[in-house]
Amino acid sequence: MAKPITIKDIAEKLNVSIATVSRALRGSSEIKKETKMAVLEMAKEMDYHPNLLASSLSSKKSKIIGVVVPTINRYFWSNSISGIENIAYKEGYKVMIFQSGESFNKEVEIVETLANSRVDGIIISFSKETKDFNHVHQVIERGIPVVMLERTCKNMKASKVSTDDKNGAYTITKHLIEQGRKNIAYICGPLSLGGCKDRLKGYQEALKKAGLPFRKDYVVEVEDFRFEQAGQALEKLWDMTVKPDGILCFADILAIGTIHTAHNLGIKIPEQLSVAGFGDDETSRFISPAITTMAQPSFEMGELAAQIILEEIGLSGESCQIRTEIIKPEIIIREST
Amino acid sequence: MAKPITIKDIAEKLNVSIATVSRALRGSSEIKKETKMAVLEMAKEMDYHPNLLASSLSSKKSKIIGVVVPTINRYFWSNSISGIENIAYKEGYKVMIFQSGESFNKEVEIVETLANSRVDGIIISFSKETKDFNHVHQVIERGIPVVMLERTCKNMKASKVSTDDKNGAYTITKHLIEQGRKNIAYICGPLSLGGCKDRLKGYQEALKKAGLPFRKDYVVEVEDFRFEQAGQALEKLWDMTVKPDGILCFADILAIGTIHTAHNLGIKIPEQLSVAGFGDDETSRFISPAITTMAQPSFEMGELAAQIILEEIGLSGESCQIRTEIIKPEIIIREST
DNA sequence: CTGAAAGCGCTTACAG
DNA sequence: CTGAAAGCGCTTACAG
Repeated sequence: MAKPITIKDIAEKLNVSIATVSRALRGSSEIKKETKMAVLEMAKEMDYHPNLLASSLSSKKSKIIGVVVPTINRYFWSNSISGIENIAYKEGYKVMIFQSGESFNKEVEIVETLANSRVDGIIISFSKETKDFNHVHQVIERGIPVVMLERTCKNMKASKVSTDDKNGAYTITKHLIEQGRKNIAYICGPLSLGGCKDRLKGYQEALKKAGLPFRKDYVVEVEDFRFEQAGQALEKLWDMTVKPDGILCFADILAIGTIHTAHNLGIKIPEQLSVAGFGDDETSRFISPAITTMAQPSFEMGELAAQIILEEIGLSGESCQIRTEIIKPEIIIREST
Repeated sequence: MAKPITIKDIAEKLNVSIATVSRALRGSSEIKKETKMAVLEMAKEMDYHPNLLASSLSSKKSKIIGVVVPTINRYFWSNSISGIENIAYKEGYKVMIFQSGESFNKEVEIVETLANSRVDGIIISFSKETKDFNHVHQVIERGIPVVMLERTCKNMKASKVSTDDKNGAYTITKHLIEQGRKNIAYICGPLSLGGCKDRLKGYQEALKKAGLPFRKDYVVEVEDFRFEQAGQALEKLWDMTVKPDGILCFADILAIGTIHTAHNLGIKIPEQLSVAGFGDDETSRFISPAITTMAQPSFEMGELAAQIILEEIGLSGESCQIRTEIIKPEIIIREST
């Protein structure tokens, strides 16, 4: 492997200065057309490849947006990342994706790496373990724009894009009630997650408005968002003296798990039990019964987050207005309710 | 946002040289313990954060592995990425994830960016559009180790980790035959993808061995790996005079789509039609009927790819033996066959 | 064990 | 429009 070609090599061949080469390569306006052509041609001939590290180091711009999500393994996140990329690539930005694996320590490490790699901005969705937000606070202090996506926090000087959880949960709970359900349970993730708590509120509000009692033992928290866990939650609920006749799941993946276990227990859906999800999982449409869900526009949410961070990068710190975008999910009624 | 602290600032405060600070920070052996402690303490006090760009530029190591996959939105890939991360993080490497979106142009662009960002190695899974492999060839020439994962190509001086497609397809087709199926169809992606072609071979071989005829019109190619497309493929098959009684799907996602459409068409599974998948999708276990599949150990495949690239990075070009790892998938028999 | 100095490969005012 | 020069923030032989 030969030593890589640098602008110095090109400059020498062409008998011009490296400044000229640099300007030609970046399409600077202050350069003669012929010189530019000559440089470009020579660069191609010599198989030149710019060193982005050097370029970012001196220009103090990386044209990279860092994204950190709990996992890329779920539709909501992979799809919002596609939305982010869609906007970013159009503007000539690259997107670096990292997953925290729901680990606080890893999240801190990633954010630190991202900041130290001088990315131009960071879009973050917190891990479920994250209670302390000092790491992003610091990054913001260091002048790097941050946008919080979906899993946000309070009192941060950063824009956020998230779902209208309370309203969404209210709407879908109301739907279950309108289907004649009286004993509606709620299977969710850790209530320490803001989203889980907010949806709980909406759920409670809908019950209250309909004059239905709120039963604390109808709220089952699961540790992880996995099929199995929803199944266990259902088994627990099904052991109770008054079995639920409707279940609101925090995420589609939990609804799928619930339905699967319901099958095994011989529970008829939706006759005996209505099951509703929340999310934006394509899969929920293709299993049977197809799942009623509050669809979150994850792609568009990603796009919005990208737009905001691009704006903030453009302003480079000055007067940057913090935006809070609460996105309404949309109810999609299918066979499971 | 204040100007970031550099090693120069620390050096001045401590009245030592920047070389000393640098050595202390990186835990070099040739430094006095007290000096090191003093530097570390001061760094903390001044809230110092290293500039990774500068560090990589001068050390010519980035401690970053670039990964490019067609999409992160499918279980096989997101899970193999988790495997890659699992190994990489242990060795102090970060993983930068990029998706090509099955676009050749984007893939080329990403590979170029990765190389220009001087990542230490690249793990790549080709897009379905990729027929020309010059971009990775170039990267290898530039001295950057590349490992191909799952979607590989021939005649490349790079290690590869992929599935034993032919054998896997043979095994599962044989299983369908043993279930008494005589008219087995194959729904796959573009046959230009090596994997699709190799599984076709295994499928054909199993038919042949059982004395069953191969019908070309039983092979349906779909454009994208999406639920809908499998449904359309099934409809096409179901229009034929001799309807299939078994279907092998190239991917679990296609099997899910097939089963969904079968429901709509009133086809009983597995009585009328056996459906088998191929992949490693958790979901296939949780829909009903649960899907029989050839499970690929995606996580372990990612781990292996990471191990290989780490080795090659360690050898830094010299005498690097090219490895070809063909991983056997495992048949998991469930309700759909 | 520590420092002075060169270098990594670019960018960007400043002159001309 | 072009060049000389300083600088981005580190690392690393080379001396001592």
